[in-house]
This record gives sequence, structure tokens and C-alpha cells, in this order.
Amino acid sequence: MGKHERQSIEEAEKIIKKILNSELLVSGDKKNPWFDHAFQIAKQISKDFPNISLAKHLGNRYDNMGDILISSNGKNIFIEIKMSDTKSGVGTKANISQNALTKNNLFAGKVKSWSFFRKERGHEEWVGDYLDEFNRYSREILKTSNPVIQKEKKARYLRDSKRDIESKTILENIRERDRKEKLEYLNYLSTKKQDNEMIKRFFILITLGVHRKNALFDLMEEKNFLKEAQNLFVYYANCHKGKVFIKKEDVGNKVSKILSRYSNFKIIFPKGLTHCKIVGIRNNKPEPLLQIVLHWKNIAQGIKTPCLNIFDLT
DNA sequence: CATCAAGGTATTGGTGGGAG
DNA sequence: CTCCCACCAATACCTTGATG
Repeated sequence: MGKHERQSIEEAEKIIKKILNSELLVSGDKKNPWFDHAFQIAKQISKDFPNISLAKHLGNRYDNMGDILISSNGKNIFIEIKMSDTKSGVGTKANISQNALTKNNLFAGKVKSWSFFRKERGHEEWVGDYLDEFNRYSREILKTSNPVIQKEKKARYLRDSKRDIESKTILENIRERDRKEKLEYLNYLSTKKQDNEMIKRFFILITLGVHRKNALFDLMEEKNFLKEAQNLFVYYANCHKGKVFIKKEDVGNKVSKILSRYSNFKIIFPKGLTHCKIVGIRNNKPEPLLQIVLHWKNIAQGIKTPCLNIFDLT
């Protein structure tokens, strides 16, 4: 899985759980690349929350926020873990589904989704045409029957033939045209009427770590999801000059502060950039909160997995 | 060297459509 | 009509590169 293995991160979360429960560690645990981070986080957690009676690893579940649940002094505390071996990396706040902007009623009335917008513009077709400007694909690629898989193989081939200037140019052209398409879409969105209340809710939910399509959609309608935030903490472990240091964030606190700070919330569309921003209005001036980037994952831009990359600007 | 836009890998899980 | 499984969208983790 590349350099930063999700699996080892997940294992590291379990190591934290074990330490909090005073369970015995096995030799594999100590070999985990994130062991140091995990150990330091566990240490900090037990300092912050005395008398932990039980720690549970939550894994990826719909019904809860956070990676680890601890019971401390009779209270349930949810803990989210972020580990990075750079000095300041906090990872991406979230990758959410490509059409989340329009599927959650952030805009009033009928608004086209990003995927629909692309379909209207024949995205798949024009990408195919660009890819076929190259005519030396292997027989194996050309006889791939599934058109989507064939497209991906072609793109991967072009990406991996590093020295070939023609390959590079094709992918570059796709990226450029796709970028224009993104900008057109954002420009389209910018003309639509916004629902400020829904934007506010969306922002809070993302901040709370609710990212999954369905959970997000359901909670957007739910009245008092705010209480969910009260006991959520994020622990960041970063590395600087070989030393791990820990930062703790009180999410409930953060959300309450933000809510009292801003009179209104809206989405702005910076000119010429492939993202939009959720901003809070304070003294009639917008302050950036979240950046929502139209983005493609896997292989190259325009090719495989459209998504929204979200960054925390607070 | 900080910032931030843009880029990445791998796995999970919902689902459409063919097999039985 | 149900079941299964290939697909692929969705999701969870992050890093790199350009810029001033």
C-alpha cells in the first residue's frame, strides 16, 4: 500500500488501545512503524484522562465518531488519531464523495451534481480520445474488454512511461482540460442560491468527523447532533528531529467557539482555483473555515476516482 | 521554511445484472 | 426469483511540489 500503510496505522490505533488497557504487547506491535507515535499518544491520553476503565478500538463504523472509545471516570470519550512523520502534517481532514456538495442541500433548488455536469460534457469520451492519441499500447491493454479497466490501464501505462514526452503530454492535456471542467463547474455552482443553515450544519458535521455519505446525509436532517461533539478529541502525533510530539484538540469546544464566533456561513468560489471554501461571517467579513477541493484520486487527474478533498483552515 | 494546492495508495461496501 | 460477484464509487489513510 505505498509508503504510509493504512493497515499499520490501524494496527497502531490498536496498540494505543492495548496500552490504555495495560494489555501485553506482542513483538509485532513494537515493529509497527508508528509504534513510537502510538506509545506517546497513549501516554498523553492516560495523562489527560485518568482512571480509564476500558479502551475500545472502534475501527471504521457508521454509528460513531473517532477511532478509540475510552471510559474515564464514568464518561465516554471518543478519540480520533492522526499520525504523521513530518513536522506539521495533519493529513487530510477528509475525502468525501464527489457529489456531497449538491447531495446535501447546501444549495437551494435543483442543482447539477459534479458527476452529472461531467456527463453532460462527455468527460469519459474526451478523456478516451486523448488517451487514444497514443498508438503504441500493448496488445494486452488493447484487448481488455472492460472499457473502464482499459482506460485505466492506458492511463497507468502513460503515467509510468516516465521518459516518454508524448505520454506526459497526453496526461498533461487531460489534466488541463479537466481543470477547466472543474472551474466551469465551480463557476456554475457559484451562480446558485445557497442555504446558509445547511452549510453551517455541513461544516460542523465535517468538523466532527462525519464523512460517510449516508451518515452525513442523515445527520444533516437531525436536529441536535451537536451533543455528539461534546466528548470528541483528536490527538495529533507529529515528528520533528526524531522526536514525537503530541497535540490534543477538543472538538466540542472548537465547534462551540466557532458557532458563537460567526453570524452566518456561506460558500465562496475563489476565481481560477479548483476549490470552494466554506467561510464564516464575522463583523461582515468572511473568514475561511474549510477548503473543498474537486479532486481525482488514483492514476492521474481526470481518470479514475473523483472525490472532494477537504482541508481544515481553522 | 511555512503554506497550501495538488497529488497519492489501498481497501471497503453498495449494487446491477447474469447465473442457476 | 434469489444469490453471487465483479465493478467501481466511496472512504480512510497521507505526501509532494511550487512558491514567496
